[in-house]
Amino acid sequence: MEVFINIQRFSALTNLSSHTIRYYEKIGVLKHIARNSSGHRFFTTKDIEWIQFVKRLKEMGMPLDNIKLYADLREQGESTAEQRKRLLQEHVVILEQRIALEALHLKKIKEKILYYENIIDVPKI
Amino acid sequence: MEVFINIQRFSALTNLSSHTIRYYEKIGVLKHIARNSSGHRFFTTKDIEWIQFVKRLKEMGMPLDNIKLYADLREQGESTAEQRKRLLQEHVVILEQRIALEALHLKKIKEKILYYENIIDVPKI
DNA sequence: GATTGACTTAGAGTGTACTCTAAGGATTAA
DNA sequence: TTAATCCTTAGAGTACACTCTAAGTCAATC
Repeated sequence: MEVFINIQRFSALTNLSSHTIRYYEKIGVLKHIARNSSGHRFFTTKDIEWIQFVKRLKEMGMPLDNIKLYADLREQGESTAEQRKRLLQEHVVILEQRIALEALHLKKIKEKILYYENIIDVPKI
Repeated sequence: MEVFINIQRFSALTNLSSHTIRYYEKIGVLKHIARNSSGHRFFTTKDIEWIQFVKRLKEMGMPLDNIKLYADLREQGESTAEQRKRLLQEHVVILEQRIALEALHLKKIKEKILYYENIIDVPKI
């Protein structure tokens, strides 16, 4: 007995609204989604794996344009592996810089909170 | 001799466009900006300190609505210090969670890059 | 005194990423 | 079998944070 993943179940499994799922297909982030005889989408475990990866890229702050580019490359097969790797490497650098900046901001804002607790003198910014 | 900071200089000093500066004043993130006799804005070092702090909050991912709320509280004086402190504390929690999530994503994506380098087996997501 | 250029305002337009609506067809429960 | 609830599409609307435009004022230079 085959497990049939319709858009509703896919939505529940991925925590994305069905609107968003259709939108991702429209812009090419989701590709080759199968349809049943009445034109309804059905999803596979491959689709779930892919969308989990898409969500990771999104949460890393990668814009949908770049995710779409990655999806396009993936569609073209093994020959684009090097390009995809480079896309990821570029984003790793961006994310490492962002984390470093956020850590600095965190430190400064914690100092400001100490000021509010009258423990240290007023920091300007 | 007084140093006169017009919108142009303020823009250069803060790395914000003059459009953005006017916008921040319009929505209440910048308050009580002084004007000269012909109605042109002039800024003080206090304004620079404040906008640097605003930029920090923004880079921490705080939405302008919240920054505006902080600005409103600040305008009301010392009695709101506790509330402002709480706003910052809440955002510290959010940022700590984000940094933790980003660190996890970074780890996973680096594993994926190792896969592209044929060093480890294929990770799904 | 004319031109250049920086300033003012209100308000329109843009990009990103959804989010929702309308109109209609298919499936399921009462 | 009829009503409710799914699904489909194209396309409109929303939220956020700018970003730009138009029309006009004002000061400084040629």
